[in-house]
Amino acid sequence: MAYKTSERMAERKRARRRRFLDTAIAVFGRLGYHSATVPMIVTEAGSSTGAFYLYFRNKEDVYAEALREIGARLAAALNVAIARESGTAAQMGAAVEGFVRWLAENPPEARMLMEAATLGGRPEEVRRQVIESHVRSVAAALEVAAPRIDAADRALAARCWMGAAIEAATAWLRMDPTARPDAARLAAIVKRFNLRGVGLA
Amino acid sequence: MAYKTSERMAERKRARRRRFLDTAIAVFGRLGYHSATVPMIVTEAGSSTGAFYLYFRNKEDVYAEALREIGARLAAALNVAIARESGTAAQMGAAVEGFVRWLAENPPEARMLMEAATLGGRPEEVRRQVIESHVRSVAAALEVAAPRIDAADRALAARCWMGAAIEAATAWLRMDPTARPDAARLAAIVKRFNLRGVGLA
Amino acid sequence: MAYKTSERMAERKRARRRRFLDTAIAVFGRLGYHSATVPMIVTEAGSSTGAFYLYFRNKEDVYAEALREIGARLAAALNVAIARESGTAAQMGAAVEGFVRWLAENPPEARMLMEAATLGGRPEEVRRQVIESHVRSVAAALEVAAPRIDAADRALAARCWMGAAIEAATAWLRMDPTARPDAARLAAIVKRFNLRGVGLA
Amino acid sequence: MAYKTSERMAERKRARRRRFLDTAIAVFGRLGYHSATVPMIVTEAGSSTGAFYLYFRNKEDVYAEALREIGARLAAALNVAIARESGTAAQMGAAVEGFVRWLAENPPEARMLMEAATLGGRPEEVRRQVIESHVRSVAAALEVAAPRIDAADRALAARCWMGAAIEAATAWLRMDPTARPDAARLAAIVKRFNLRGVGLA
DNA sequence: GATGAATGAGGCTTCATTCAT
DNA sequence: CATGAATGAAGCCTCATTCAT
Repeated sequence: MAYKTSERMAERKRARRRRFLDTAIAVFGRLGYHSATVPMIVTEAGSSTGAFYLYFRNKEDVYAEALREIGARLAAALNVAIARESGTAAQMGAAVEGFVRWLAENPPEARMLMEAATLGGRPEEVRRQVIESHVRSVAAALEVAAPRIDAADRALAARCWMGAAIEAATAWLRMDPTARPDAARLAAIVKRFNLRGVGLA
Repeated sequence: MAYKTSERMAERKRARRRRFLDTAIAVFGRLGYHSATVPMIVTEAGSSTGAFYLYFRNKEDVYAEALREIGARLAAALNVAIARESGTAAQMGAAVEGFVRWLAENPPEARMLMEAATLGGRPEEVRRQVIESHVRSVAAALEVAAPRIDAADRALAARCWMGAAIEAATAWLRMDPTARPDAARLAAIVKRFNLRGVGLA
Repeated sequence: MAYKTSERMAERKRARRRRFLDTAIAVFGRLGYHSATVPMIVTEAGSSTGAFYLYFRNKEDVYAEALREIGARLAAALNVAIARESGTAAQMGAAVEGFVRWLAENPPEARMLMEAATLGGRPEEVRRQVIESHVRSVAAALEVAAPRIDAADRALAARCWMGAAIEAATAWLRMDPTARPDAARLAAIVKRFNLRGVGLA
Repeated sequence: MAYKTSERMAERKRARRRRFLDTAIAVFGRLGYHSATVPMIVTEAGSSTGAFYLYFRNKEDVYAEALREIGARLAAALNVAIARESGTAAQMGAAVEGFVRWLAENPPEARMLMEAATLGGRPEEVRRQVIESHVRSVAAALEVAAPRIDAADRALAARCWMGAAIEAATAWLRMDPTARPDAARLAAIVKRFNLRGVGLA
């Protein structure tokens, strides 16, 4: 019985934490790190300040955790997209497209990914990890596709790849929804730019 | 005599304002918009709170004005770089290189250019103007180099171009200065990526 | 148990708010709206800045709320005084006397009632409501006592009635306490002036 | 020549001072003491901060001087009105009417007269003087009209008289201009109230 | 005499975090 | 475990007044 009880409690804890994280993404993604307040997240999550500090050390901490969660979701989405293709070039293409489409469909997440670049502290740290994990994928793929390039150069080329995708997606999100190209077109443009950029198209 | 006096005063006012702007770039570029405080800028500029508000409406306003100044300096630097070359492709190459080197040599400016993307209000507005002015140059060049591409597509491709440069430069600035490639190498990598990206190399 | 707890809390909140209001009346009544500061009220109430803004939107808001409280206390005092008499004229007399004595015995309240007339915003609005509620009582009584007078005229006559009382009480409060007539005498003078003013004595 | 020059200068000084005073009445009367700023008055007067402090010790000082000026203008207006009548009662009636009409026609002045009651310092002092000078006229008239009343009582009755007029006029000024009685009616109501109040009608 | 740029003290307000209930 | 009232440090900004030109 005690076992079942604590199992249920653990379950609840996870659910509650996840609820906080979802709300945090929504609020931070809507207002940005500094304009968002802990009370806002707490209220929108239907919980209490006390409970919040039971799950997170502080505001910076939720932000970082939310970012980590974003990284996980993004990775999952990309893995699905990549798995559908075979061959390095095709997979790289699927990766860009998947990345851009995911950003286009998840504006709050996209905003946090952009904002965290200059937030300092753990958020910036986590952003670097998330970005770098993708940069590594790209760099690894580049190693196969263009083995002559120096490793350091590959890392920077991979950065270009990420930067192109994030900036284009962000700009697209800021455009008038009735007047912009659709998400598929956006993805196609970025895909071509990036594949050509690394010499694959 | 009154003429000379007011001429001198106008001169001083311009100098003072410029001093505020320089200091603001340094402080915002070092600490970011939110961690930087007006008193910090005032002290570092060797002036007073009152004087500050004589030249700027508020904190957001200096940030926006500093950003505009950054845009002007960047444009000046790029014009010089471009003027040395002839032919669209060569000029576009010079533009990327110039852009990246300028960012690499001006870390505070680079940081502000990145940060302002998610600041909202006038800062974000000014950033958009600055970026878009360069986007337009690139898009215009693309019109010559690759006339078949659709105008809307060109604008997004130009965004990729900017994003690649800013993200790569930012990442490079965060790297250990003793272990990273030099600025020239960085510029070369981004140049190749971008020119290839638009089908020019 | 949860019931008892929240009941106690609600009780405390009410007490705390009331404490702020009492202190605010004391401080505003002593120094006036502009010289009084929020820290002063907070300190004198034995609380903290944060708590203050938990109960009131801002400085103007406490002032307005304090004024509303004053209106309620004044109304209560007058109702008691009026209830002791019967007949319109006797009740009107009791109302003036009660009003003037209450002002004489509550200098901070009297000052706020005078000051709020030119404060603008919500304070002025609340003052108008408070004054007008008494003006209405007087006007209603006048309707019985002097039915021939036009309604609009009655409202202005009631204003004269209030103005006479407030100015006389304020002037009396400013006089040297050892050399002025006592409060009862003051009340009698104003009572005679006002009753005669409306043709009842 | 020197004589003429300094005479002209003295003339100019007087004109300039008067201009400051007029503007001060306009600005203070529109915004109130605390919302009005010295720069506002200076700008609206078409002069400079430095000049301002050449004519007045500080902000409080202009306010007090402006109030003194208001007192003088009011006295002049009342003297004209009174001089047209003969007999104590008729003159007292003319005085109330003249007072109320003057307030109705000079809203900024009316507001300052009300506001200064709780401003403290020299402004409050000057207001007392202005009011008391009229109170004395009324009290003196009362001495003739109702000699049995005690002097102290007369002073307070005179205060009622002033208070009734100021509050009624202020309330009238706050009313919707298209829906309120005209100024003559207002004056008639207050006149009757006050004359009856002191037993003269 | 006149100008207006410069000063800086001090007020209001927000919000991350703690802790008694 | 959960709650949410309370804390108080710290930042932005205004404006009366001075003084170099």
